[in-house]
Amino acid sequence: MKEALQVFTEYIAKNGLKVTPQRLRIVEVFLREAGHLTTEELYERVKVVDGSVGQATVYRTMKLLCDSGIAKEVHFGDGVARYEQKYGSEHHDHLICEACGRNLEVIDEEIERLQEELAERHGFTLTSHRMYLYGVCEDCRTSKK
Amino acid sequence: MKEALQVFTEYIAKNGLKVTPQRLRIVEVFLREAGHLTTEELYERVKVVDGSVGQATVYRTMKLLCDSGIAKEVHFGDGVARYEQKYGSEHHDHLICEACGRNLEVIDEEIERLQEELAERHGFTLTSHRMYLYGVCEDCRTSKK
DNA sequence: CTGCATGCAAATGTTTTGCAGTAAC
DNA sequence: GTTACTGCAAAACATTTGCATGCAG
Repeated sequence: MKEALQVFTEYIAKNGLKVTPQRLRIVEVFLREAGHLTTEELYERVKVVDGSVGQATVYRTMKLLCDSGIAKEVHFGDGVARYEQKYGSEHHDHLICEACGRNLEVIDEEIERLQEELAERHGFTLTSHRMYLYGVCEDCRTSKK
Repeated sequence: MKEALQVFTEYIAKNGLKVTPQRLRIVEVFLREAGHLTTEELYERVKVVDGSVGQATVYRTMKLLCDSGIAKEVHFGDGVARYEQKYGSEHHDHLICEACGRNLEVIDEEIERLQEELAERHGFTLTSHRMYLYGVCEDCRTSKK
């Protein structure tokens, strides 16, 4: 399988953009870290490696990563954008615990299929979707008792 | 069925809060207008009725409406909060056209059921969920050809 | 060399908050 | 009379942008 980094550099080349050390550092950090990082969190981690990188570049680069198809912007509802890896990791939805903030990536093929059908019934061609399930996880439920 | 306005005033009373003319005007506008209004749009419409109402009050009141259970905050991904009526209108998901911005409220009982199951499989008790389906509607698809 | 990319700071846009005055209960 | 509520302006955020400089191609 093609590597995410390669997808990114090819996208750069194809669009007459440039591969810079800043961009490489940001992509590296992004690909290394699992989960759903905010721009702020990415910025903090990149600064450890290279303190000279600016916030604006992180913002600009994350947009670029989304355009290139290796990142995806997600919103959990707290007003901050988060990014997750898209390339090489199959699509998934989110199951979020409202008590501890824990976030599970879940997938249900049956639901996926029904979403397509539902859209089709309304004359839509689906391009993507986001599904967030909010609830309370087992641990929080038992410890609250 | 109990009216949404009544649900709101009861919530106010139960929590030692106060019914003010500003709040009443904002609730009235919110309940009258269908769709998914931003705070800014609500503010504009309220100002027509009473120019003295401030933006901050609209923000504060919308939070209150959510707490009381008659409003729900939704995010379509453009960084602005929108509010839709919750009380008296059954739950629904969103089917959004990426070309014209049109927004259909949709519901599929089978998906709802599977979401519960999915959450349960992971030990979660579901409290709510948000599902956004993005695609292109029939009109946009044909006019683009 | 050319033009895209960078860091900085200023600007933007949305939402929140402090405060002194006002009004509901 | 309390206590919560209001409008205003300032503040707090996250994010974007203008600009002079730097550097990849």
